[in-house]
Amino acid sequence: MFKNLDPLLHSQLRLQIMSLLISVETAEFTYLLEETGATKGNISVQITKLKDAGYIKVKKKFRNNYPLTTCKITPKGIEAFEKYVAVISGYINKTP
Amino acid sequence: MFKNLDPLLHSQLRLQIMSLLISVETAEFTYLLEETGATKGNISVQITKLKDAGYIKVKKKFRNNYPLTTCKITPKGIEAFEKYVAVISGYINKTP
DNA sequence: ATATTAGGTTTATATTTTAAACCTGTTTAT
DNA sequence: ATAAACAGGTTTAAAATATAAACCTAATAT
Repeated sequence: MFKNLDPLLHSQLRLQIMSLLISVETAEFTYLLEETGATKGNISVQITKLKDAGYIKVKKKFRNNYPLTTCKITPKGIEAFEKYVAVISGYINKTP
Repeated sequence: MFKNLDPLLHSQLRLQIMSLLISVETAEFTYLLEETGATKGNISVQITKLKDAGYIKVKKKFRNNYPLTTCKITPKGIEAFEKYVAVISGYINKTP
């Protein structure tokens, strides 16, 4: 029987964001924008969801007078991501 | 930049079904029911979608007076599944 | 002064997922 | 022989998601 895929991570854009954050450790909004190619609105929504889940920490400040949002994955987020990887591996490595 | 995940396969239940079909080669409706733990309605809908996409072939006959639906993955389905695996690997193997 | 750009957020729409209700026929119990 | 329960599904309707369009605030450029 298959284990459930964390619905928060089983989303193309949120998975992309988490994938970026897990290797980069801290990323600005515009970096996520460039790397994912998604729209600002979409990214904004997904960041909020990941933050609400405690998977990432979001910091808002100003740089050169402009707003600046930076994201950092949390231990909980790392754990969730690793678990997701383990679970989905059970779906896609069925040809041993 | 991330490649897009085939939306037809980026669905927990459809991915489960395809994962089963790729190793089993032919499966009955009730087998999918047991292995996935999903409801009949949900499975019925997803089978139809996979069939409409040409990812699986569906055969309906009778066995012991009862209707019997069997599914078989197509070459196109195998290709799509393998591509999905390759693409999502780019999401989850970012720690090389 | 006005237009454009930076950096986002909110709102609305479109799509999906999911399960409840339903359907057709069969077997079992009464 | 009739009713109740079961096999094997399909249709539907509600709920949840994803996505982009529109919007906002303030800063810079013309």
